[in-house]
Amino acid sequence: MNATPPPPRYVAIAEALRARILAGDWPPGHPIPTEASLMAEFGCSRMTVYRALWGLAEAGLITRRRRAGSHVAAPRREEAVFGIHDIEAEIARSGAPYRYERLSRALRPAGRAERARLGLAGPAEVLALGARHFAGPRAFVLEDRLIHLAAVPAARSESFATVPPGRWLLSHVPWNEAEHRISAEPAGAFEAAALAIPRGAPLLVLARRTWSGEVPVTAVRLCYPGPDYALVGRFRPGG
Amino acid sequence: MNATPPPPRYVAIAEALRARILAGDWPPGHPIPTEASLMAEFGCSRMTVYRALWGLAEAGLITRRRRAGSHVAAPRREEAVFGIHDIEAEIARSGAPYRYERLSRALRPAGRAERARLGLAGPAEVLALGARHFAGPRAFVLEDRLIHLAAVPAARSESFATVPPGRWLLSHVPWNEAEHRISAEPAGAFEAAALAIPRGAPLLVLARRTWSGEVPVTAVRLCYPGPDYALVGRFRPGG
DNA sequence: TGGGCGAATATGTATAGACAAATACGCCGC
DNA sequence: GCGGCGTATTTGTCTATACATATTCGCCCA
Repeated sequence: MNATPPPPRYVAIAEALRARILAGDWPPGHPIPTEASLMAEFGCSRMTVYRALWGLAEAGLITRRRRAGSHVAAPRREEAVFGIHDIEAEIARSGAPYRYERLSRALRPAGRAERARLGLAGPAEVLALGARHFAGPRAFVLEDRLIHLAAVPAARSESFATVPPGRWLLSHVPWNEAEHRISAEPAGAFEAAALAIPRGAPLLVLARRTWSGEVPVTAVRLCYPGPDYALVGRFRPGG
Repeated sequence: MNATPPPPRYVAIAEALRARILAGDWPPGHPIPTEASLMAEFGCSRMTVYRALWGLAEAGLITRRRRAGSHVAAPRREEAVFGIHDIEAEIARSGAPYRYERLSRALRPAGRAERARLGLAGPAEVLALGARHFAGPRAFVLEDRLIHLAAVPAARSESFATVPPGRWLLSHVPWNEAEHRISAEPAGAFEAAALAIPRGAPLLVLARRTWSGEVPVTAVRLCYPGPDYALVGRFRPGG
């Protein structure tokens, strides 16, 4: 019945150009019309054209250089964006009932290996946690986490008996930098027992370290049993 | 000697606000001053303030709503951006000499499984390729690829005896949508032989499908041997 | 032929002003 | 107290203009 409201003009301009690029009419390196000629073509002011082109440049579809003009960008290297949600949400999406179980909790001075894992130079106190996450009856993830107590003092008094540390940290630590590392490893004795899989079976291991500013906050190692689980990401250049 | 030129004002404003947010002075949900008051604070026009806030909103640091104003955003779910380069560049970065070896090449009508892998409904012709990539003496990746010939007719006459198909496609197919799937699987007989690892050893499997517009272009399965390889990504919210 | 320098050109930043659109808030009537 | 409605507030879009800045192009001179 009611037509959707027309998009802003700068969006319309960007879409028109994007379509021509994605259709292959303009191959990589092909010049984009100058702002002046786009003003004439679309009958609008230069700021509006500028905003359209700025968006395309930010999306990586075009490059812009003073005096040289705008050109279709060479295909970027592919980048996959994987949403790594907190585990409860991840399982909830699959429909299975979620259950969390704390396996261990220890508060201690960080050993050499633990300092390395967190990227700490000097001595520090850490909270070491082990936990399992279940999707229905199946152990879905095995979690092995260190929390740097100097960075998150409030964690000291948390038992994490029922609250998953990932969720708790997300709502208590404001902003971080994160490093992710994904690898495949054979299950050791502990992982095999905890996940009810054979020793040596492949594990998808996601190791993540996060910082708040310059201060390491937490290092977590999530083990997903074998081929049951996959990280999936979709990527659209300039999408 | 020479000081760096001062950043544009809108960058300076954005940085000032970003600093306050990242320092935790303004927790999630905290209101950002209105554009009008930021105009006064920084002594500039509304468009300049708007541009600064727009950038922060795009980066996900703040949310903006008409009448309600701007607020510090709740921590987003974590997202990892993994650069997935073409394999040659990936190995070159590690310093080892790169070698490519084509194992097989077959041009045939797509079977049922191959159509499913590419996401094709009707009949189609595909080019099936098998290849190995070496870093020094070690087999680094096993590649198993399908190319949809209707989408990339030029591939029909390519032998891919010396040119890796990934690199060739990157420079011949303009823009695509890509789907990535990362999982851990045990090595089968073929993978074990090709990569010189034991059967059942963990493989990091990266499956990628790409489209050009609506048309499937290629489906590739890259098998990395076990714990030797890891995908690493860094992520900064609003960075 | 080659190198340097100036000018033309396209983008980058910023201003002031105007109107549009969404919506939170308070007023008013019940 | 409560529900509905008008309005003020805040952001979203757009115009017209001005000047800054980077870089290419071409001219001129050696």
